[in-house]
Amino acid sequence: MCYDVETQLRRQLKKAVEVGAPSEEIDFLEHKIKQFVSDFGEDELSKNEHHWTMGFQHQKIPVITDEDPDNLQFFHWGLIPFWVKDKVTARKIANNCLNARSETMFDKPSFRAAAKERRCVIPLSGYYEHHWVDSKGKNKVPYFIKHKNGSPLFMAGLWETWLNKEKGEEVQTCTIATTKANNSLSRVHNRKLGDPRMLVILPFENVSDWLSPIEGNADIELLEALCIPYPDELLELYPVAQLRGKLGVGDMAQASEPFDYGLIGLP
DNA sequence: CCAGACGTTGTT
DNA sequence: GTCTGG
DNA sequence: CCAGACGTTGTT
DNA sequence: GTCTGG
Repeated sequence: MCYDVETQLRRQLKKAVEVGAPSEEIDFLEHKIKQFVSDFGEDELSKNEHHWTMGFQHQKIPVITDEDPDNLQFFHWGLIPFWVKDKVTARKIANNCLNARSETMFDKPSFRAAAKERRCVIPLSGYYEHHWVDSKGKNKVPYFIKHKNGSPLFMAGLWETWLNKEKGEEVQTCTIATTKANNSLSRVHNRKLGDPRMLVILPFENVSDWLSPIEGNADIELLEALCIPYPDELLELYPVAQLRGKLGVGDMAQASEPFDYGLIGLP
């Protein structure tokens, strides 16, 4: 259920500076944020900043595409393949394409064109996963997953442009790649046997590789080699207050602050 | 042929 | 009408 | 967000 | 757009 994210770019930039991230990493965000504000205004940036947004809302999240790697853009979360004909199908597919399995993204009709030609990175301050307190998942505790030192997380993503023919509008969408979960994320996902997943986090030094054009199968293998579980020791996970519903804190800074449920045995 | 799917996630 | 699962 | 469910029974 | 199941 990799369906909830924290996208605050200003916060990411602040943290990157605080922890003394490499200057290329700071510039990568700083320059793009500046450029975006200069092009579209501060209000447009704030409007797209989210402490919490859930995939099914299909709000816009920040992307840096292979096509325009110098600029920051905001695309709707939930990929709509170019061949979708109508709005109803688009919504249905977007709901199911919030994530793309990296192991199969070059084969699946919904993803293969984007995997080859339209990759992006999605900078996040962190994302959320729901831990099941009981065996039925009646009670869930959301966890926030962030870099241990607070640095931005660069997620591997794919993007598409879809033409809404009824409206005559182009809609730009994106999805976040997943891979096998590492140990700590498997523990947060405490369900029965199966195939626990996590989002693909790219070390900053691999971001440019992810955004580079590919020539053939050898290059596809290089991309696949980037889609591996992020090391446990570089991540920090902790429970946060309920995100959704009446009792949820929703799109507030509080969403990613630690919350004590007073429950023993939580991972 | 041709309608229907095309996907993910610990499948409540 | 209201809750829930995806 | 929004489509779909909304229930019971001694056992699908 | 392209593949698959009937």
